[in-house]
Amino acid sequence: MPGDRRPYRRESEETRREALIEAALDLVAEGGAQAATVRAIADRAGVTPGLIRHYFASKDELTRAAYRRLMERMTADSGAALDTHGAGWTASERLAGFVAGSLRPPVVDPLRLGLWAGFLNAVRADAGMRAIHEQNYHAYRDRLEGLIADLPRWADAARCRADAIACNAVIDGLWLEGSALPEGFAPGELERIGLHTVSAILGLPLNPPNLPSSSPPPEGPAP
Amino acid sequence: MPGDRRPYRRESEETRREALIEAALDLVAEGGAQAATVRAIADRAGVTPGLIRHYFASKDELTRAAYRRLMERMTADSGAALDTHGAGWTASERLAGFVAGSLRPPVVDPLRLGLWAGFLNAVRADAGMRAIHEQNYHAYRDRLEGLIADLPRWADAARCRADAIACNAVIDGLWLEGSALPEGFAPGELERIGLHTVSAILGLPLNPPNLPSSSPPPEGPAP
DNA sequence: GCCTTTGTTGTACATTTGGATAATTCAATA
DNA sequence: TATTGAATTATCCAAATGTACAACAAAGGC
Repeated sequence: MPGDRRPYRRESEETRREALIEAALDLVAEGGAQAATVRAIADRAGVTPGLIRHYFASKDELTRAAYRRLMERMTADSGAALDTHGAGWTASERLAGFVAGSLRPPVVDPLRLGLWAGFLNAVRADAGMRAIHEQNYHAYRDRLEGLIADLPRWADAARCRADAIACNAVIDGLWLEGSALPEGFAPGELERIGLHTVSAILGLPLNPPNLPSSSPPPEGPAP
Repeated sequence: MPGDRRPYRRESEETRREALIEAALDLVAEGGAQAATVRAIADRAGVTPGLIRHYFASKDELTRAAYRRLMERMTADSGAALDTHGAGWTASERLAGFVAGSLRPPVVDPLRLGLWAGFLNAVRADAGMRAIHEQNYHAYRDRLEGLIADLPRWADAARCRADAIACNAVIDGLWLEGSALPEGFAPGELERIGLHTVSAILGLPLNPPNLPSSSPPPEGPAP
């Protein structure tokens, strides 16, 4: 039956690269690094294997692109609320928003954890992967340190750095916990624990900002 | 050259299983799950591939045995100081010893992290692996919760459980940080941050017990 | 000292799988 | 309509996978 040829469909380079990267990420998340074969990636992306090498010099290059995408997404998702609503927030609210954003979906997600674990060995083995990792990891921590430095309290640079390390560790730990045992925490519990603990580290009360979606403004009665 | 046959060496079942499990763990730690092939494991253990199936019904069973070993070791290593010197310690010292033990080598170790990541997907996919995981994970957290419940403070069971979850998360996070970036922390820094943060969560000062190896008794001047 | 038992070796098997690539087909654009 | 390059198909070749099995070597009972 030679008639079942895949319908020829022409797409932009942007779309194809996007689809391939997304397919690779999905597969690593679900089945680890060994699940992301060129055949599986092409299949998931809705193309044929040959096309991968048309857009990426090798499979390793696709892997690196996928990892870069993952890391960028982690930082971006954590600060998403800040970027959209944080203009008028106080420094304390901005930090709280960043912490809370790091501790709820989509950042906290079992698939993200699998993804992260699936890439871990490749990051250790491949120098290019390591470079991508370092760069994006520091971008996250620097952003956190900047938010801490803006707080209305007296603290020198060394203290800010130490606090950022501790807070980062707490956030990472809660992220790990929440992602590994999603049913182990009530909705919002992770964020509460995170904010409480960060408050304790900094010696400063930290209240989450009111998000438009989570709590409506008080002028209207509940329907 | 037919003379290079491996010298026949007969060992106890205990020794062989041990060697095979250890080899499997080493390989997963270094190169991820896909590096632990039957040939590589046999090679590392100093035997020939055929022997694996003499001691384990399948490769999966060896994998499960290796994962069980890893999990048991994590809890045991964390509480090693307690088990040897903790007899006369106060409840606060025992908790501090457990926290500190979880945040230094050999528990904190890049290879352990790689090991943990290498097993993550298998744990998600295989029901047997999942059972092993649950069992040992709860053993760790229950031990932590027990140490917290013994503290000289008033706290109901719910509070103890919540505190144990938060402390566990902090410990896991610092473990992750310290294992992923071993050069990012000064010696002992991780334990200090952990004790400080756990103290903040519990609202209780926590001092590390004097270990015979870490700080000598005060009767002798420093050489 | 033979003989059964069992740990151990070496190898072969059957299959799957890996990434890569050559040749071909098809749609869009000029 | 001619040209171009994205996309498909089929295949290559090698390497590696878990498993099975027959030959081999040492204990230990008798």
